[in-house]
Amino acid sequence: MPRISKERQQDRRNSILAAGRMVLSARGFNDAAISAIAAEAGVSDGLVYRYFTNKRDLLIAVLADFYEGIIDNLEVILDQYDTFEERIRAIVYEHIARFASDKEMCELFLTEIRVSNNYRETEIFRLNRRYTSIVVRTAQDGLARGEMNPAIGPRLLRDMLFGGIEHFAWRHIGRGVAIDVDEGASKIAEVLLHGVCARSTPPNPPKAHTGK
Amino acid sequence: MPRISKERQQDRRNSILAAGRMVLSARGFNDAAISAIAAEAGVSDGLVYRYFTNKRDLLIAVLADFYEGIIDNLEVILDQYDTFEERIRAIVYEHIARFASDKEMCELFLTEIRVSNNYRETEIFRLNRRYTSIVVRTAQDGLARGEMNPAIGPRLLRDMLFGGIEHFAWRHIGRGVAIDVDEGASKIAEVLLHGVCARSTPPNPPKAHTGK
Amino acid sequence: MPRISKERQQDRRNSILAAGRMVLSARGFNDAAISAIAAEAGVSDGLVYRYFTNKRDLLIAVLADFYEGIIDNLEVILDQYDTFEERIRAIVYEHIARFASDKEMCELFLTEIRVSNNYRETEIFRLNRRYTSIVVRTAQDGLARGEMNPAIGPRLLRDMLFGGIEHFAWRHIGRGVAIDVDEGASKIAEVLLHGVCARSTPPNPPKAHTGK
Amino acid sequence: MPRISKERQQDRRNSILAAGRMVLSARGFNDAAISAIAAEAGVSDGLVYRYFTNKRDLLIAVLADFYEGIIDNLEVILDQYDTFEERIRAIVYEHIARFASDKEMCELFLTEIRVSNNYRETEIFRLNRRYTSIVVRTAQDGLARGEMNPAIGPRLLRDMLFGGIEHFAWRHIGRGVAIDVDEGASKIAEVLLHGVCARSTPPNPPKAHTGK
DNA sequence: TATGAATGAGGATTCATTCAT
DNA sequence: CATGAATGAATCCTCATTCAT
Repeated sequence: MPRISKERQQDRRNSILAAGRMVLSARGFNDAAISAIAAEAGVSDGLVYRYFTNKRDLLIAVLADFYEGIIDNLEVILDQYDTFEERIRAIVYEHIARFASDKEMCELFLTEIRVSNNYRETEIFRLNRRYTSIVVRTAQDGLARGEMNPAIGPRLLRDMLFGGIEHFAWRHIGRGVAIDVDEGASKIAEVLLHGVCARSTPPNPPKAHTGK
Repeated sequence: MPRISKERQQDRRNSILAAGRMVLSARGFNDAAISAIAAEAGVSDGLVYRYFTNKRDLLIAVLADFYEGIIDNLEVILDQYDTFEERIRAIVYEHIARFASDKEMCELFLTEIRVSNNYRETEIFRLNRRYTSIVVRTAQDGLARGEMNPAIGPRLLRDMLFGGIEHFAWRHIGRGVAIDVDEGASKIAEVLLHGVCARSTPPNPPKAHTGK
Repeated sequence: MPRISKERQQDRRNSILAAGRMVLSARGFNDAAISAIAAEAGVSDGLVYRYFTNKRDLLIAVLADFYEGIIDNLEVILDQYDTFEERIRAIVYEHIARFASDKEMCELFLTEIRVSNNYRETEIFRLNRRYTSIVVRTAQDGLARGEMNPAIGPRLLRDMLFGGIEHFAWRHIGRGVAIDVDEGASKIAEVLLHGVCARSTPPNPPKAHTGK
Repeated sequence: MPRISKERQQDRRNSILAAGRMVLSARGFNDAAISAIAAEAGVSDGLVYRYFTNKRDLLIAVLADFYEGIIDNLEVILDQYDTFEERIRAIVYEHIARFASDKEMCELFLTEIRVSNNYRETEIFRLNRRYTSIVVRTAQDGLARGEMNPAIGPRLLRDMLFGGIEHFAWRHIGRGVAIDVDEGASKIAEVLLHGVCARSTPPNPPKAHTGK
């Protein structure tokens, strides 16, 4: 029979998680000291190790927490759209917005996790799969509806979408320039959907997806 | 009056550079010890610091060396093509091939340099600009020739091209799966040029760019 | 008024003691975690501290428990013999057998307790005295009966007996080689009783003491 | 071409070795901090690791240094004696003297090295073999000369000699009582050579070996 | 010029022990 | 009585960089 309630334990864990997110974001994995995280959370160094196996495990928990939030968010949003094009526009918009709002989490993922040797055995890998598979499913749906070119596989669309946004966003982030999410999303979606070549007859005026 | 000739100095520098590339590629920045690089080059630890300010400076020099090679190469190749589409196909092909052949250099750039705070003050930043500006110029040329959609800026094409390839290539690299450069390049170029939407009239059979 | 009966308390204490013996034997003092002992005993960490002052106190209790058993055993056995020589042979036999059967307890005593600064203030010191004093009394008896050389004090016999056996046994233990208790005891007793010099007239055929 | 002479390097190594011996003696292996040893030697922490692989390697070097000294010493002394009995007396005397003069080194060996799992792969194991093999050779010589009882193997003599002395000496050391080396050696040798049984005809008055 | 010996900062992790509940 | 969450001290080792020679 535990001396402290489950709620209290969750509080502790959440404190450490929040402190971890803050310090890891600010300093990066190597320069974030456990003692700094513990101090930020208002607990002892040792307690961090009651809730997390080691420093890397804490990093993974921090990112997993982040990922779970954005996956749920994206799924809810996608439910509001039907056509392939609308959905792609929505995903692009949301993903850029994510980079804009959570630069450091994205950076942590790109520089610490995705590079690591055992990334593919990681919970983050599975969460990333869930996240990116939203695009894959959207693509499969688009293929079924005849709205997507069957010569392009769903996975290539996924790579182009996430890779393109990553590059686009990184450039702004690196310069400390705010991203114009609306415009960026609109143009990137345009490229993904119709390419960069000049088009004789622009079919419809591109309907921008806006965040609300 | 220098005790050793300029040529000898260049030799020394090149030895260290080559050793640095080898060890940094194999071990990554953090795990590559200066002493290991010096040993590989057959010089003392101290001498490394006569030719390079510090470890990071050496990393930058190694990557600069790499970049210079691939920029020249890409420029030579591009001269062989005239149309916007052909050029884009060629760039995509070459860039994927680069990932396939120099995985570690790409990784070093992505994980160590591009992320760093002072990346934009770096020689690598300038070289990366030169490299990616090839795409920008190609795009500008395409616009002038009316072959590219003016609604898409050259820089967005650049981001989509490099970001998409990076994601595509990383996936293969991470899994240790060899990249099918021909097929990957063909499809990625297709997305960039014409998008993923179903097309009523496939304009021309896509002419694959092959490496030779 | 205690909430749990004396019997229950004894049970608890004995559980912890048994778990302590098991874990300390298997891991050694430093590598035996209190939490592991508590888990093995099926109690909480904190409860260990209700029955024992600290980890070292538990170690001492475990060894005391062990010592009490072997002292009783040795005294019972000695009662079956009358002559000095027979008794020495019996003690040697039993002590070697003890090393063979309880290697880890012996090791714990030799490496953790006997070395410690406050060994002589320890209960183990008193128990060890009781155990080794069996030899001293046997020697005094032998002197009284004229069967032992008066130039050799009882305590020196004690040192030679226990020290010699310890070295002999350790060698086997360290190599993981089973001890031939019968042969070892016979020879060690022979050296103690008659020395290693060549003897002109072997007095009697040495009567080996065997375990039953 | 080294910047500092071999002699200087030896000095450094010897400083660290001496400091290691001092601190390890005083504190024991676990409580001796590398930083304390480095400070005692007047060098930086890091330099310790240029001369010794790790803390345990330093411990082993300290003990090896000690062992080499006493082996040479014992061999020189033994050359002065011819008969089996004289030699055994000399070895006993010297070994007790060693315990008396270098209690901590003996303790370090007994409590840190001999107990360790990989003792038998250690340089100390080989040195200990060399040291104790002096007794074995002396015994073999005694057997050849007909001065030792062939029923007692050389190795048993060795165990009884070193084990008996260890116990005898430890008792005095533990109590902080100075050992009477002359008397202890004389009596221990007597037991080893002729046993503890009453002898009808003491052959010769035992000639005590005295230290000079 | 070249050497390589010397420096020294920096941090994750364990676990005996306590004490609020 | 019993729990088990919380504490926090304590340390080995690496390696980029310097500088006396």
